[in-house]
Amino acid sequence: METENSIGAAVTAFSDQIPTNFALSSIFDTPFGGEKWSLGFMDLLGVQDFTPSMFDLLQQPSMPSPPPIVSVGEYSSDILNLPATPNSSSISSSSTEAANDEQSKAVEEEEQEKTKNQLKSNKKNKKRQKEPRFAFMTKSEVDHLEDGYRWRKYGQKAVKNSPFPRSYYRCTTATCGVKKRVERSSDDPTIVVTTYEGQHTHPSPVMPRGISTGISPDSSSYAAAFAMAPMQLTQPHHDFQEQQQPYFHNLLPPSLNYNSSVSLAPTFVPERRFFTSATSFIRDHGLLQDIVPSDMRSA
DNA sequence: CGAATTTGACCAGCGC
DNA sequence: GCGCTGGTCAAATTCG
Repeated sequence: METENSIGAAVTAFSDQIPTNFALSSIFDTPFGGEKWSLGFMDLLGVQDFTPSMFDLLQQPSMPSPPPIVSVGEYSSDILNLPATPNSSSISSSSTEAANDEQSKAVEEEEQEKTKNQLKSNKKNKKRQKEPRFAFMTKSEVDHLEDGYRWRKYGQKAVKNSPFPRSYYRCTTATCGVKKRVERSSDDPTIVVTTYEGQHTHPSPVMPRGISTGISPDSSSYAAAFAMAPMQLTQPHHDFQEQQQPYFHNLLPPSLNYNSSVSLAPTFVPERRFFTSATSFIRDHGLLQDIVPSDMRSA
């Protein structure tokens, strides 16, 4: 079945053929509800050159998700929830209350006579709204990658057709409703799929310099860079709808390179593009040096 | 002892 | 309406 475990299939498809080390964030126009989602790959063992053959690979019809990008808008990783059963292409709604939930929760806490009935009614009255999501895959042995923000785990669930559970995290900052889900690909256990949901309403408590405090330039550090992508993606002043760009011209989400005229060269250094154009505060503080080992920067 | 995690229960949404 | 699944809650437990 085509839709079963598409993430895993995608991982397999990529990991089997992708050269050596890579960093990639791509926009797909998914066949599942027509939603856009962003898919990022990182090989944490070291980022090296990135060849055009990679792009040819992406365009192959065998890809689980048709690569042609139509437009860039809301990012969703709902694809991650695709059911395994055939004929059931829909997925559970993204239970994203985020900020609203946070506020209602505060109100609830003031009402110390919170009962189950109250909870029920509150939940029923909640309007489920889809938050922008950003999903990426990371090749890492560590499930929960350090990304510069502090997270509190609030749940873990077994995932259907996967031996690996899915963990749910919420940003520990009181006013911030950002959530993320972390799970391993069932097809490739070395791949960690992280889905960010919502946008931080605060600067990173660890970044920009903190990432270098005791954190070695390993998967954790790289995750930090990717983790910031969704925050920028959701900045309201970016009108993604007007930024329809050719798919492979847009390896990074538009907000990450929207003002850069990057064209595909025979080879380029993806991590350089990513870190320099994606996160201005990183660039401004020279965090690249903290994140990317010198040997990799010169790759 | 406070913070973070674990884990079973509960709820919502969806397909049949 | 029922069952399944994903997502969340919150008490219990563990950790620092």
